[in-house]
Amino acid sequence: QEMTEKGIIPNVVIYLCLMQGVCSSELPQHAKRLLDDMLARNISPNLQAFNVLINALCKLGLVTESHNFLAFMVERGMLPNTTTYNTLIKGYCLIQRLDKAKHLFNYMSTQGCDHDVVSYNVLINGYCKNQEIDEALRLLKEMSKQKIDPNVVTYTTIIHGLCLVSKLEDALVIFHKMQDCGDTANVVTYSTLIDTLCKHERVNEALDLFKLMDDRHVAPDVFTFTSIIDGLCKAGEIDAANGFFLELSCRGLQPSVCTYTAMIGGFCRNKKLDEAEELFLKME
RNA sequence: GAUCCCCUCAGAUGC
Repeated sequence: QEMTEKGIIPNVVIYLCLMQGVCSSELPQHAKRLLDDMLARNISPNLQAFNVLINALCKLGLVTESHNFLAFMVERGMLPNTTTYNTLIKGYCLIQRLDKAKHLFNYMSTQGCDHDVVSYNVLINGYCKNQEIDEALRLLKEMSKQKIDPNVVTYTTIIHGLCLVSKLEDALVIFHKMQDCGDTANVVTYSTLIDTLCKHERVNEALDLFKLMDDRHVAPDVFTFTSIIDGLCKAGEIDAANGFFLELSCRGLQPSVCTYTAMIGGFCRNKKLDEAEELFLKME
């Protein structure tokens, strides 16, 4: 504001900085105003900066606005790329508009933007989150037909989707198949399965997988630890959970708010209020 | 100085 009062017209870099700022601070109203402002001044970002904007708006839930912005820029001669569409498809999935997501997925290829593995991953995840695992599996088959190789993200997404509909055995089958193919499971794959096993009162199997990670030299991260800690707490194994809580720091990891919340909740449910408070005070 | 990161995809707690 001070800039414009002094007659200095902000350029696209200024707008992008502000836009990133308001978006990461979750200020959708400000983002909207900035966007209108920018368009009114006829300032055009390049494609990559444009994609950053599209993504930032989507993450705020302003998906329709983001899509309108795309249409507006296309009218002015801008050519979006596959990333642009992938980002918007993800946005529609986030606001639970799978119909729109699918439509855009079909539309992009008519505009010269070929689907890539991310396009499929995003859409597959949309269906998985919506517990439409059959459609997700159909897309997995389709992508292979299109000669787009699924990657570890694809498989992990499918595994998570199967877990969400409690098809844990099917998920484990895919997990074991992955080992056979070149795509080795990574920390996210393991954490997904560990978390689901814990939630299905199969903590011992979760711990087996945790050990397997070590054997395979896949380093657990804060997510892995939080799932294990939460699982052990809910199984009433507070001491074991606390052991993992301490081990996490030994491995050079920082507990997150989720980790603390899981552990503190465990202490509380087991009437160990002193320990809960002590940990709470350590959070700062 | 180089590499990595630097536009898009997967996992954890509670509400």
